[in-house]
Amino acid sequence: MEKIEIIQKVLEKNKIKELNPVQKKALSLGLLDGENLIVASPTSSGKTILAELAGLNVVLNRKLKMIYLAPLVALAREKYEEFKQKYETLGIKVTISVGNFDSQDPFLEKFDWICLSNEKMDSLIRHKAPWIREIGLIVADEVHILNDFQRGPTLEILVTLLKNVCKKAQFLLLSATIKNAEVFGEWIGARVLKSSFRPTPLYFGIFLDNKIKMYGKTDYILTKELKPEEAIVENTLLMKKQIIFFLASRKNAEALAQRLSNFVFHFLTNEEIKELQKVAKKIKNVLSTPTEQCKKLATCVEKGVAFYHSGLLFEQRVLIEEAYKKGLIKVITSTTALSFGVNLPNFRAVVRDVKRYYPGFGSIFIPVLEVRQMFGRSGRPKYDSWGEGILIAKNYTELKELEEYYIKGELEEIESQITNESALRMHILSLISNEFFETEKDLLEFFKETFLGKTIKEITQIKDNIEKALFQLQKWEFIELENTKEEDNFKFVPTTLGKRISQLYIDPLTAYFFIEALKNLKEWNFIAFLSLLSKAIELKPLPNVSAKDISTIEETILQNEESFLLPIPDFFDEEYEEFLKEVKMALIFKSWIEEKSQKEIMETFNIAPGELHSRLEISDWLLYSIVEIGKIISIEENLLKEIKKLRVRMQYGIKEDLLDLIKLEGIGRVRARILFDAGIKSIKDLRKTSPESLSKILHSKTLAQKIRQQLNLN
DNA sequence: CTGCTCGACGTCTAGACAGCATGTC
DNA sequence: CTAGACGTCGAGCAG
Repeated sequence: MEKIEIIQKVLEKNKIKELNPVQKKALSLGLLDGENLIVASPTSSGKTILAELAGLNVVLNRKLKMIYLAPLVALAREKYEEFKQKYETLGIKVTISVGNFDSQDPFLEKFDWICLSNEKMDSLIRHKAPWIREIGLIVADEVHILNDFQRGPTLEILVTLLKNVCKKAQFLLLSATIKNAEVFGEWIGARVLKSSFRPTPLYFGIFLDNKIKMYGKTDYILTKELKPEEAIVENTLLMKKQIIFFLASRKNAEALAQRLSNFVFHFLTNEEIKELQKVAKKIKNVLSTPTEQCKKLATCVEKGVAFYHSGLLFEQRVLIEEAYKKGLIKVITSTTALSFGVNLPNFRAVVRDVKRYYPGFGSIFIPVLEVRQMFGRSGRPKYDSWGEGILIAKNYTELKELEEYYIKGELEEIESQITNESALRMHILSLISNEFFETEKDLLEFFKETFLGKTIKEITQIKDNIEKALFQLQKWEFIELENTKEEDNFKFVPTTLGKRISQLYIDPLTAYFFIEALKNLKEWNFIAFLSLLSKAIELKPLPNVSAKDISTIEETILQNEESFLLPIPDFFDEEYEEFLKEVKMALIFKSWIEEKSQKEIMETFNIAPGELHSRLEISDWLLYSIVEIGKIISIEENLLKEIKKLRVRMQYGIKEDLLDLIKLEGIGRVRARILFDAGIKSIKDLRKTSPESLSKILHSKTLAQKIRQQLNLN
């Protein structure tokens, strides 16, 4: 297909008349001629269209695949839906594969456009997916995530690796506005397109006293008597707009939401109040017994305000997003949870807390990049003719400071985080396991090809870290040094264990803990085992231990002293504090599998529902990994069975006696307990129960019918 | 005596990726 | 080594 036809198709599918300046520039830089490109421009500057243009080109003209990589599952999903809806009619086969989604890997072979999370692609490489050779275009979105301490290294290694593996592939890196885009260009041999183009302009402002000083626009004068947040909200609502506040902690977000809700309330119409009450009810009843947090959120939502952070349950997040998009919820107070993730259209964003606590550093200014990112989503092309990002100053000195740093200041450079110890040992194990590299020299060569390699002068700077990782991996027996025939030539080979751990995608240190502990595992003890589980790096940071927890925890430690699977740190040791947290987490898990309600767990341990949920999800994967490791180091069969049983109990939050009933579709922790209490204790008992009494117990005919169908009783 | 405000003091601190095999209330 | 907002609780004060 001719270039002009491709462009026309894309314009048509996006219902636009012509390309914007960024897109035109990308074409002139050779987007459709297979040129590698790094595009650094603001959110909503139409970068997705670039992926579509190049994607059509590569599929139609070169008969190769496009992979679209995103740092977030939600983002990958969003693009998948978008691509599918637009291009499936053209015969392009679009799919997605992220984590627990339904596509199987060999199955991806048949698809043209594949949306993936960075980590999923990384894992596919580890599993040596054969279709990787068919990739003609690699689109990596939000590549500024390279700067992220925890998740940046994955992307960096991934891109470096893809560069080696997919020699014939075109690279298209998409990023927010960044200072050192040129280095990216140098890194992958790409042309650089930097632009500040936005379809709707974004204005910055700083609040002080009763005024919002705007830059490039007339100032706003606000009501004097009100507190800053209230004054800004009033001004926004009078303009019939919505607003998002960004705060440093969950607590702050919740506190502000509560305060503002009593203010926003007065601006609502009767119609809105009615609708909001419906939403609030849904939010409150996500769990069978609402926790305090659920109630708090519902009360705020009734009054047109919502707080938003990772402690919320997934359904609640979705409900808030929907209600905000409909214009029902007027104000959201959020942690950074919202600055990534879904695209929530918005008019005005206020970053109230520009300082944040970093352990070991205290409270420090957050990066300019991050503030701009939070501002970035403001100004919806279809609804607003501009967007606003606002900071709050307490006095004139602070105003000047904020202005200097965030408004006029330059963005930070993106820095490689690849030297991160945990990331390094994980990726080095992976590289060796896949036999990409055999010697330390090879490995160092590879690291020269990374983004880091392009930014530092001497690779020796990270040589120590690499050597340390290699040393640890050897010590833990995940890799071995093998002497080849030729003299002076040693190569690293993975052990069976090492290979499996790399595939399981867990931190080698976690795996090491597990292995050492499994060796000591003789008798089954829940607290001991669950404390071990909580030692996993993947579950960190763990919820804090508060004063009221201490006595329970210490009692637990005392009672199980003999049973712990790894040495208990000395009381005066630094690690002791961490150990307390691990035991606390174990106690939380134990409450869960003893069928305590989420409300009760939250009240006893002060842990948000969403937090428990995400820990359980990770634990499921860790428990699977423990079983897999256990198989390799051949631990006793009955212990393996206990772990498997625990995994199911953790999944559903049930006591052991419900393990049988839970196997049925439509039966969870609550219904299984209802049946059990009614005297139906097993599937065998179920067979003997009449359909009438079954439907009576479960208060549902259809459910009883569904269960009987599964037992072939009809 | 009650109810309110103010301030000292103690407490607490963001986010969310992956394996694998099937389905909650 | 570093901060700062929130919540609780008690003191002080007005009515």
